[in-house]
Amino acid sequence: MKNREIADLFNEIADILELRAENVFRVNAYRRGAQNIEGLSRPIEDSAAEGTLLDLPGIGKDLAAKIGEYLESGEIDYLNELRKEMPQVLLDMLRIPGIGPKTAVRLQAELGINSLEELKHAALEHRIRELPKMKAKTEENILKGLEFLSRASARTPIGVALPLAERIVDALAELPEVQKISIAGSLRRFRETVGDIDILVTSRSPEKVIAHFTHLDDVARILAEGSTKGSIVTKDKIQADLRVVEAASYGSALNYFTGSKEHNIRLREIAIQNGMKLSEYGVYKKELRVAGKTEEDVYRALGLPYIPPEIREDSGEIEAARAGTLPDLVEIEDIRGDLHCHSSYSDGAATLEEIAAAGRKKGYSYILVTDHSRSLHIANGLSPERLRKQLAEIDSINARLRGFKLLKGSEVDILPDGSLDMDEALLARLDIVYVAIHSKFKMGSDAMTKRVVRAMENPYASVLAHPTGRLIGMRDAFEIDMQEVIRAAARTGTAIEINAHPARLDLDAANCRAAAAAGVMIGIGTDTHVLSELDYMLYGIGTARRGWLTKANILNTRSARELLSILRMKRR
DNA sequence: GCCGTTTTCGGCCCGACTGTTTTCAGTCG
Repeated sequence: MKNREIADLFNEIADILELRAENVFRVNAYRRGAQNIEGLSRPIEDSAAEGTLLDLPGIGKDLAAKIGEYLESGEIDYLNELRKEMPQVLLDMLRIPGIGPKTAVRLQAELGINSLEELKHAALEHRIRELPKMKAKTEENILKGLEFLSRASARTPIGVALPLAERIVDALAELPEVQKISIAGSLRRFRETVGDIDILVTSRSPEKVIAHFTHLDDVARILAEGSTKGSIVTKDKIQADLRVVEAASYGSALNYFTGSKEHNIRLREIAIQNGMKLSEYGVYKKELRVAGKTEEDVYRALGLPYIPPEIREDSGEIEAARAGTLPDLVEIEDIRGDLHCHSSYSDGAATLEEIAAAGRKKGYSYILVTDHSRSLHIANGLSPERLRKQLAEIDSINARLRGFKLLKGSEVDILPDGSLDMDEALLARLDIVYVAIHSKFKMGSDAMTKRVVRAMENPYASVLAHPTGRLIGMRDAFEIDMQEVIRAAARTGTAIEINAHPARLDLDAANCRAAAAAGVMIGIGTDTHVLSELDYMLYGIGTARRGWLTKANILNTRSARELLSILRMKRR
């Protein structure tokens, strides 16, 4: 799938055009095209093959031709020409926060800067302040920006950002001046990684709230401190922005600061088409504010139903809202049990008794125990004897429980040839069989796809766990053709997991959408190894919602009885 | 470069903060 590559190239074209001070709308056309291609749930190659590139939003004749050219030859001539006359250092400088195209071009032209190293020296030697409209502060900011660039890990995983954001929200919520407070930005949309943390507050004393924010314990550096906005970098190098608005603007501000940018632009266009104006302060007819207090009011004023944050990506939600076909997204309250949990029999920390107690406490009616199979020695995988012992223990625990049960499962390794690491007689004794790749990640897409498809063809394989093996920010997905895997899942009646661990979120949202469209059932499991991780369900739900999934798409919104009857159909 | 509930041409989202300036350009989100 070449979506990402092509999006990167279009963004590079946009950068170069911007450095050349070309028409900003032309620049934005490339950026919008890039954004839309990156957000596609299927390979752009497929659209090209069908001849439907022009149906994609933001893709016209020119961009479609460039996509075709890249798929054909692996290059875009136009970009090659642009690169020839654009010094690399200009593109490098754009990555420095605070430096945009105008400043980059001036630094290069007027000081002859040819690398970021030279830029650093120019700032240290105070040569930048010699230029008109640049002073000591400019040099300081460039040095700080360079330092940030060298240390910042590009994006923060949601599993790190959300707890940090909640800590900041809790600290601010204690202030008497704070009325309403909410997380906004890509974090509220549950993106798997975020660039920064956005927090929105209503207050009559914005300065006090902002001053408190910029002096929290977590703050390493203050980037901005105005009368409505504050911006800081935390000690773990994550940027956090706070905005303070009045209560009458809370809904429109929350909507605006939640984004996505592309979704917001669409909303503003709709406002204009209806003779109104939308900003973070409200929906206006002439000077009169007609909506703004709640997000629901804002959408209503634009003639739209409420659109949940997780799908605000301009990937069809506006059209669905207009047509009245928005999905009724699954909610955490719909979840009746957890489908992926390790006990102390393999590499988990909790005993079966403790897992059952924790599941009851969460209000679940079941938890599927999925310890590793024998060949995964590193995780203390269960021998057939130990698994039989575990099944007996589950029976005895269940016999004592009312309204809750442990389901019998296993996370069975898919061996390199696609066979399962467990004998049929034992597989048959399990309620639900998870199958997963834990070895030989680098066999290449064709071999890996065949391996996984063969595993799914086993009548006992109920659910494919973490299908791409990725660890966000740590390990890339192994090469596998997910389109083919989804087709095979649909054909064989195998479900696919959303692994809710925030480092995995695998399936990702785009593949969730593709899987649901193919009629594949999805199971959400936390992959719990320590009982507190049962709370990761939240991240799985966020991912499911980003993937437009409803209660009906999800296995564990069902009772244990329904769940088993759905999955058992495959064994007949 | 894209696009059409006013449009196949003429538009294209909106505002805050910073730093350098005495009214604004650049950057960011």
